[in-house]
Amino acid sequence: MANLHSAIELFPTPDHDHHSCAASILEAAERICAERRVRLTEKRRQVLEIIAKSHTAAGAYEILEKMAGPKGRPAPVIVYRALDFLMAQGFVHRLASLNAFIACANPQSDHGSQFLICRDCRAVMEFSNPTLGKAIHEGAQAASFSVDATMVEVSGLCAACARAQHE
Amino acid sequence: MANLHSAIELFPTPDHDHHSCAASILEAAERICAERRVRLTEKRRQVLEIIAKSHTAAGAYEILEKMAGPKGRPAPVIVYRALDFLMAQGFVHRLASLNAFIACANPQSDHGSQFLICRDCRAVMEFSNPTLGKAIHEGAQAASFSVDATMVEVSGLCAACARAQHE
DNA sequence: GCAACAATTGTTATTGTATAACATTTTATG
DNA sequence: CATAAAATGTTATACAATAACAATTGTTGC
Repeated sequence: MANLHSAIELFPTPDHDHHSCAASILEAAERICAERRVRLTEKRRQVLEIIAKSHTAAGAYEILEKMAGPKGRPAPVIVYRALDFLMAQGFVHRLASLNAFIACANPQSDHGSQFLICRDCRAVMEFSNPTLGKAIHEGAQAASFSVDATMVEVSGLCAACARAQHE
Repeated sequence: MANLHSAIELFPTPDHDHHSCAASILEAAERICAERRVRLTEKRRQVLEIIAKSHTAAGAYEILEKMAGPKGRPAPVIVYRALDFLMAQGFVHRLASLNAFIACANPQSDHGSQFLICRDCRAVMEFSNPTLGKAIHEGAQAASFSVDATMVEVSGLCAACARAQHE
């Protein structure tokens, strides 16, 4: 998760080392699950790994395809149950505007979900702007509305794709 | 659309006169369509009316049910095409987190979509907080991200439902 | 009016997203 | 090791959205 000032450096570029971030995500998940005494079972681990390794948001059926073994792919409910667990633990976020899922870059801290989503390359940057969070909570409070969850999804063009379009 | 300071008054209460807001929404839509020289055809009008009369966000198939005549309900594509038109004209917003649709309270002004959604009664309040919009744009700019559309959907409990739960 | 074209609607089929209900297996606990 | 809880397997279905093409309706210029 990036704060806004370093955002420009942190938007995932096509060539960054995604394998190592996937590894650290899995490691962190294992540690946190041990702490919380919940089980990161094989299926759950498998789903998290697929999502973490993906450069872009992954749809549930895309994940299913990648889970396919010699006997074909598992039933959809398998992946949805794993996703439910992973989301409950904060390891994965759901992007409502894409019906897709991405690994959380910072699963420790409980935070609102705020995303920049490139419509071209589908890269996703999670960010956390305190001003934004505060504005939402103030707005809710003014309406006597008690907030459970906030969804902020901004779609547009990432810098790399914008450059590519101008060529 | 409410600004934040008057939000508390404007969150739709269970007993407000929704019929009259539906009427004024339809009237406005007719006027705007005439101005723009686009056609508010029977199907489109019908879909808008159903959405406008609904106290809560309406799913596409819920709308279909309400469109059903003696010959059964129309094909899904009918309602989706009407929704495409109504969204293009700014009369209806889509709530990504619910896969549902609500009438826009202020179709004139072009604005980002910001919603408070009660998880209990499914009432929806559209609001517009300039601070929030600004924070999003600043964040995007810091990431050299050019924004097409922003979605802010806050789910929680509205004041009425919160009161009801404490009883 | 009417030919030509554009916009809208109708029809059928299909793809994608997600959950329900219930059976079976695996894991934790006394 | 018996039992309960958690997780997975299986089958079926509901809900969401679009594709492809045909038929109809509306608009425009002649």
